[in-house]
Amino acid sequence: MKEADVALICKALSDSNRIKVINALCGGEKCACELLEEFEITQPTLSHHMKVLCGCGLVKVRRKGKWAHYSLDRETLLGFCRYMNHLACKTLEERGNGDGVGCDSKTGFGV
Amino acid sequence: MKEADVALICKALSDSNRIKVINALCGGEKCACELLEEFEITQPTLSHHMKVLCGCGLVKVRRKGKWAHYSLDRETLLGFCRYMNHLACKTLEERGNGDGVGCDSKTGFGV
DNA sequence: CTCTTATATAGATGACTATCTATATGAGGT
DNA sequence: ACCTCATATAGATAGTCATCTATATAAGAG
Repeated sequence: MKEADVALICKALSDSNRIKVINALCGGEKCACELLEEFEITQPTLSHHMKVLCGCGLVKVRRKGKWAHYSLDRETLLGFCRYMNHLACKTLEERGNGDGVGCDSKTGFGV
Repeated sequence: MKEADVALICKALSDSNRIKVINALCGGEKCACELLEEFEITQPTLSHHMKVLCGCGLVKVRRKGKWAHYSLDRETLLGFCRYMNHLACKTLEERGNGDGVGCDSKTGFGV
């Protein structure tokens, strides 16, 4: 993943409504009308946000009839995590990190 | 780390110049004038970007005489990684993830 | 074909942002 | 005190963005 991709993803996540959408999609696919019920925004505004999230690759859309079913794109999300984890690890490695522990125990997640 | 903090960090990282700054600081502390040499922006613009990065907690500043020494705030960066890793893992857990492997082998980083 | 439902697009508006030039602050050096 | 260097702040400007209302598209139902 390149720097420009990361910037695009971060720009998409720079709106708290869109972060909420990502959280809402963690549990699995949801259609636009389901998402709309969870937010206090109008339908066109949600549509705009979903376009941004799809545009950076974080969200996929599956269209079936009238419905648009949105879900997280796991690969993009993991790629983004890898980039960020790499930054955090580089920071650890090139400094002292004198406590003798690796990255794992720092984040608390085995990702 | 709360949703609003994540949005603030993402907003800070939504500019590719600022992502470059974060990358430049991975190797350790740098003063503003060192950073300035690596970018094609004016000094006030860099000052603005550093203020944004400090404002979200990703970067710390240590002032000594005339100089401002900037470095990454490891805790904030790791906290952000944890949040993102958690999202990615939740996505894995609540879907099938039928290949029998954990998050570790997905990201390739032990963070 | 007509009506309803789900979603997208157009256009407007107010807020925010990246960048610049010009200037201020503040620390050392002579 | 004066000059220089490193950095910050002020103010302007052009561009971007989140949100809305109004309207369009497109798919099913009757």
